[in-house]
Amino acid sequence: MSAGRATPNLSRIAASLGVSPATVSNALSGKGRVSAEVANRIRAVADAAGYMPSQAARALRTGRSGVLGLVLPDISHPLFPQIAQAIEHAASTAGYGVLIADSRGDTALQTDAIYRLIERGVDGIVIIPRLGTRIVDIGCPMAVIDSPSTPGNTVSADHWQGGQQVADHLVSLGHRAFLLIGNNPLSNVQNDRIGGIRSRLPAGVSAEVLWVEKHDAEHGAASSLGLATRVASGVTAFACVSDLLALRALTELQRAGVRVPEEVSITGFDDLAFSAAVTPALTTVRMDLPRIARTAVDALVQAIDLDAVPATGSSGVPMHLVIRQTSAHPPGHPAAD
Amino acid sequence: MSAGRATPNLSRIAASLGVSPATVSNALSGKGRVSAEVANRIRAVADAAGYMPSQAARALRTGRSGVLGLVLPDISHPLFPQIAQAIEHAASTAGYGVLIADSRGDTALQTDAIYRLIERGVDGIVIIPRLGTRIVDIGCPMAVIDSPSTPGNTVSADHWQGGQQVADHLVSLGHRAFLLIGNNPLSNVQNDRIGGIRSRLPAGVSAEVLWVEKHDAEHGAASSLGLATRVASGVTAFACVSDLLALRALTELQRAGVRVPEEVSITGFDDLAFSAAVTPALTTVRMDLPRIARTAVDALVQAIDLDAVPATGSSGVPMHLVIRQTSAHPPGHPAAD
DNA sequence: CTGAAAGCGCTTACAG
DNA sequence: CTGAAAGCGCTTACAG
Repeated sequence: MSAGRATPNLSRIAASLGVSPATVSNALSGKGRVSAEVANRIRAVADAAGYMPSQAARALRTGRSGVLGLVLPDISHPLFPQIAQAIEHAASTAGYGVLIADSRGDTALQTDAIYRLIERGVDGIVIIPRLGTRIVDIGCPMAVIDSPSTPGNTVSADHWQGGQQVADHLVSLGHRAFLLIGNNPLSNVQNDRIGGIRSRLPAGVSAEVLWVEKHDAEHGAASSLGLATRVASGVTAFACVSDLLALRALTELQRAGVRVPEEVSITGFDDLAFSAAVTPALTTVRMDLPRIARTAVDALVQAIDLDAVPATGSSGVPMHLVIRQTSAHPPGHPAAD
Repeated sequence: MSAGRATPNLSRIAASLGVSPATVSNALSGKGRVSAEVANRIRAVADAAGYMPSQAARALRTGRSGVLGLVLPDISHPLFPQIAQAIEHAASTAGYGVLIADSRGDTALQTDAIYRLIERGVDGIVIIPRLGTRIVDIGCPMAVIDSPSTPGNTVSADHWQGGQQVADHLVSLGHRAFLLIGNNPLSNVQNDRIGGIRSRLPAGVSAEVLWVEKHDAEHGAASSLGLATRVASGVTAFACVSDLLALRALTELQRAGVRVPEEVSITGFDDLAFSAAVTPALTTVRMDLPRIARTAVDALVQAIDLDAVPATGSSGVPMHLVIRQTSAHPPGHPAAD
């Protein structure tokens, strides 16, 4: 590099204008201690010179880095893109950058990740714990996004209400025999979703919960969930706690010759990238991630400004049902329209 | 917060030991200008005191932030988790943090994202352009990950060779009628993959390319690719340039009553999260992302240390075929085992 | 409304 | 091997 004319600094542009660095600083930060005309002249020159304030100097002086950390137990989770995008957008709107830290799926490394972030000087951390991991309170503002059932939660989707929407939808379609599929009985999120579903099932409707093993991905294929048997014994609605599970159900059922949605309905959660692309397209429930991210970031920013701990509000952000083609009236049920 | 006993700084621990800040700095940075015993004592005290060097001060002094930026045209791409994880790991191994920037799928915002990163003082940027976007040369080291066919490329997977593996596999299985499916005729990556496949198709094998529209996701379902018709006209191998497309093909075909892999084979690329979970599990080709990330980050770090522009090597990192259950011998072909 | 001064916490030549 | 000094580029009381 070593280009001719490096980026100028505050003093340089102050000198070129014959004013003090303090005045330039004030003019540029718009704190209004400078006359309008001088401020304008300063801004013009700064722009023309391509002035970029040094974040390092500012951080050193103010004690604030302007950077937020984002920690997830597993960056490779398929929901990560949506989350990262929402957080990044909310953060950059609030004037913050986002530093990522991965704990590679290992909960033990979560604490390491948090420490690395703190060492880098982040002003606050958005954390999405996979399980009900106890978040150790480092002396750093944190906003945790999980389920309202998780203590210390700052904001979350209302998974319970999301579950209710699934149930209402499926019940109104005429389904009377449900299989609820999850893969982690310890997850508050999954339990909320399942609890929400059950809470809206009228008397006379059967619903069993199937907790499936997490297949270890890598090269091996996932094992069969034995769903065809369930169909044989009368289940017509498969409500899964995630789209990944729903996709697994869909393909397994299709492979077994069961027709979806003519014979059974399938629903998921999260509206992952593939959900609209499969045939039939997956009926699912999506979180309002932009709003959740905004809430989390706002809480964090406020805590940073006040130098306090973020409020622990269990506000549940409503979820939205996305009705697509995997859910329809069960066989023998008169179409409603 | 305002906890009692804030984190100590260099001077404080120097004072507590009766040595100079310079000595503490030297001892801690291990540059060896300090006697072993003094160095040990200093390290012990620093550890005990929980000393954390101020990144801001260090950055201001050295002119290096120790942070790398990661730019993708669309953070919500399903491959993002794998990429982010690989980059984050490579970067943190090299002692760098990773700041993300999203251009929300809009190529025009890519430049904005890069600028935001530079304003934040990143030392270098890893960029993955979606199309053959011309990357403007900011005065900042950049490593671009794309296809070897892209000018300015620093490192990439050998998509062509990946395509060849797909072709070899499918041909050895006995397939003679291919449909190659892509969704972006302008993408170097897709063209390389398809080119690689074609390059290994023996005479007498038919292969047509189908460029499908990118369905706009959101709520609408993807439209039919009309794949059943292709089966009727004799196609037995569907080679897709991505797993998303392969999944679309798989479900569409299953839905149409075509049996996979008994009647047709399907292959994808990238080994996305769902690929091992579907039934039958998807045969796919995966990139060696850890290695690609390491190469990109190393090139960047070297460029940063030398204050130079990263080498433009078009090294293609080999891809790996992951054979799963969507590919098998076509009907009428004798099983090889 | 504007300026002079101090200082955030490091690191790096430069002396000794 | 160790220390004194300067300085990275800002911002923020404090004077004027």
